[in-house]
Amino acid sequence: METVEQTLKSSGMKVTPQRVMLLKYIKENPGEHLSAESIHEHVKSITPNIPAATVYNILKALSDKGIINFIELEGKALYESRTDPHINFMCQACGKIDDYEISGSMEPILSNVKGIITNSTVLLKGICSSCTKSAEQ
Amino acid sequence: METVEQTLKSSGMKVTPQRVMLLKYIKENPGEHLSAESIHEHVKSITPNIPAATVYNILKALSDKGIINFIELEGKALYESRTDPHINFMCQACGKIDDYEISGSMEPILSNVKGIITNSTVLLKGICSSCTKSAEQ
DNA sequence: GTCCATGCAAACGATTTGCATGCGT
DNA sequence: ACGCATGCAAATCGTTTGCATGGAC
Repeated sequence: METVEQTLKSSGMKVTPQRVMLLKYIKENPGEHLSAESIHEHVKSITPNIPAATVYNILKALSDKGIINFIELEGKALYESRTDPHINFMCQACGKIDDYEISGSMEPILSNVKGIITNSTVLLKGICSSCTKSAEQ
Repeated sequence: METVEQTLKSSGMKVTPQRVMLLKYIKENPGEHLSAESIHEHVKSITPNIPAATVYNILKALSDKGIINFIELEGKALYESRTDPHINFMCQACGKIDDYEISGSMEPILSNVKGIITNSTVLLKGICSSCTKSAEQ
């Protein structure tokens, strides 16, 4: 498995402690959809004087390079380690975001699209299975 | 074709001039992805003292009822008249958002998803066909 | 040594809040 | 008449900017 330092280097990014720390944190939390703010909060516990601007810069750079994935939800920027096409399901009852595999592939449904696709996001909203069960009682 | 007044009434919403005006404007611009702010700007030209809060309230209510569709892009709330599943393609070169039909249906790719889905959004980013052509020269 | 990344503070802008008034039912 | 919707102003909050300093290469 590639180290985060190698990942940064092979994407043409300079290797700085802040970038390493951030990318490690995101990679160590697969399945999580971390807000820029919560990431900032976390890294401040390690490097107290890291400014928001640096965190936002790094997150943007990492997602621009395709190293992490970026989605917007409820007015916030969320980042996740998973960069392959998948389904994000947000429960409107509990607020949790679950990932699901795309059954088969995205390609068939995209056959009408003209142009070059660099990123695909499938975002579902609804009531997750555990909230559905609680409501049934 | 149902009038916007009928649409509001049958969704259990009170019929007010502001709601009618807003919904009409969105319905009259199919294929457009209107920001809350641009909608506010537009209606101010008709009702100069309509506050942002009212516009935001109404847009939220309309999308909660499923009368219009809501997506988030680049930190802004966008609204469109189309509420059936379709593809939103944002060109990273010119910023335009194009709609495409989903080839076949969403359902097959969603077969892994547990829970009740109330809204599906497919959001693509890339370079649209006209920007691809301009770059080829 | 060069240039990009970081640290810092202040600004920004889209959206939201609280409350008084008005209007649809 | 009742209760939700509107008008208004101010506040909020996630994010961005400008610029000086520091560190990776």
